[in-house]
Amino acid sequence: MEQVKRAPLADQAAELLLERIRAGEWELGQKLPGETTLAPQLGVGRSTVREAIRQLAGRGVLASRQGAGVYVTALDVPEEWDAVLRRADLVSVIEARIAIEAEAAALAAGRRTPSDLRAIRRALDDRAANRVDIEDHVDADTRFHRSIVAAAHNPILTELFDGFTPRMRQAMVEMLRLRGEFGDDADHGAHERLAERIAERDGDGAARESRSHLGAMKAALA
Amino acid sequence: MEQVKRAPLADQAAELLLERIRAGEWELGQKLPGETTLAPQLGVGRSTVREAIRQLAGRGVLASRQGAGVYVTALDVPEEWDAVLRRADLVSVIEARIAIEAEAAALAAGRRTPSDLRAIRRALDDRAANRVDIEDHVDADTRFHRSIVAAAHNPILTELFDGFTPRMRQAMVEMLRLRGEFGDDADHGAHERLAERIAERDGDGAARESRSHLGAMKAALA
DNA sequence: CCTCTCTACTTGTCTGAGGAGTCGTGCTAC
DNA sequence: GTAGCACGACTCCTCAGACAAGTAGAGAGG
Repeated sequence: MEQVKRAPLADQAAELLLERIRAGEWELGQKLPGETTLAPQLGVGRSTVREAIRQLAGRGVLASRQGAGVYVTALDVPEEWDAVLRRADLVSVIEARIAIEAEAAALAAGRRTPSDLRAIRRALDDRAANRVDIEDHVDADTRFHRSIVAAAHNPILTELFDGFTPRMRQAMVEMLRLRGEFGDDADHGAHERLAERIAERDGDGAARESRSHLGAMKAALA
Repeated sequence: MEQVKRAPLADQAAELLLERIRAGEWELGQKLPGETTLAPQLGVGRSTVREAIRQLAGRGVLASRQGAGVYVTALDVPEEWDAVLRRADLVSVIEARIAIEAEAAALAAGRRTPSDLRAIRRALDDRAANRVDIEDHVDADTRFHRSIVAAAHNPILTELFDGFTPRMRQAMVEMLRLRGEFGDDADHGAHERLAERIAERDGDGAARESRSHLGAMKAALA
C-alpha cells in the first residue's frame, strides 16, 4: 500500500528541488534559500536537505560555496559531446589533440612530480615492450601519452584527452595495419626525447617534441 | 600555490572514493564497506562520508539501499562535459583555452579566407567600440576570439571554444569589475597584432601573440 | 530439507554544537 | 567626501550521538 514511502526522504527532497529549479523558481546563477529555511519548508531535517543538495551538486545542477550560499549552476543537463567527435573529420581530431597534448607537455615539464616521472618512464618501457601486436602497441602508446597529460595536473586537459582516445585508437590501428610497420627505433626515439624534455623541466622543448611527433602522424593520416 | 585546502572534505572524500572505484578496488555491483568503517578510514565523520556518497550517487556511480549497503553501479562515468568545466579550477580552464586558441590561431593563419578576415576585422572594430559597459565589452571580445577560432575551420576546436565561453564570460566580468579598468590601448594593441599576424599568414607569430595575450590573463586571474 | 524467527549490521533521519568563510554595514582615518 | 578597515550577521561545513527503518544471514524448529 505504502509504496510511496520507499524512496528515501533525501531523494524525494532532491527531486522536489529539481522540479522547482526547472520551474524557474530560481534563476540560473541565483542563490537558493538557506538550509535552515529550506529544511522546515520541505518538512525534513537539515542534514537531509544537505544530502539532497549534494546529490544535485553531483549532477552539476547546484554548487555550494561556504559562507555564501547554494547557487544554481545549470537548469538541465546538456548535449552529446561524443556525437561531435564521431562525425568530425579525423584530421580535425588530430589537430585538436596536438593543441591539447603540446600544451599539456609544456605544463607537465613544469609540474611533474617524481611520481609522475616514474609513471611516464614505466609507460615508456611498456610501450617499447609491446611491439608485436598492433592493438597492444597502440594501447601502450596511448597510456604513455596519457601519463604525460596526467602530469600536467589539469583535469580539463585530461578529460579532453580521454575523450579523444577512442576515436584515435581506431584510426591508429587501421593506419598501422596498412603501413605494415610500426614501433621502429626512430619512433621510439622521439618518445624518449619527449620524456627526457619533461624530466629536464624543459617546457618549450617538450612542446616542440610533442608537436613534431604528432604532426608527423597527422601527415601520415591525412 | 597551496590552495589545495579549499575543497570541502566531502568533495575530497568523493574524489578519493571515485579514484578507488576506478582503480578497481570494488567490482561493479559490489558492496562498499559500511559508512561506519569508511569514515575513520578516510579520516572524516560519518555525515561527511554520507554526503560524499550522495554526491557520487547523483553522478550515477553509487546507489545505496537502506539496510543492505552501498553498491557500485558504474565504473566509467561518461562525465558530463560542462559538469567538468563547472567544477574545474579557473586556471585549468584558461590553460585549456590557451591550448585551443593558440593552435587555432596558427591554423587560421594558414586557412583564413578573405571572408574570414573581414569577419575578424569587423569583430575587432566592434570590440574597440564597446569600451563602456563591461558585459558588452566581454561579449565583443569573445566574438573577436571566436572569429579567429572559426577561421581555423576545425569543428572540434570551435566546439571546444564554445564550451568554454560561458564559464569564461562569468569569470572575466567578475575580474574586470574588480580591476575597475579594462579595454585600454595596450590591450587593444595586442588584439590588433594578433589579427595582423593572421592576415599576414604568419602562423607561428599568431600563436605567439595569442599565447602571450592569454598568458597575461591567466596571470591576472590566478 | 524447508521455513520461520531472531539478531546483528547497515543505511536513514534528526538534533545540537562549534568551526570557517563570505558579505554587507558602519565606523574610522585621511 | 572618500577610501580603507573592523566587525557582525549570515551561511555553509563538519562532527558526534541517538534512534528509527530496513536487510540479510544464522540458528531453531518443523
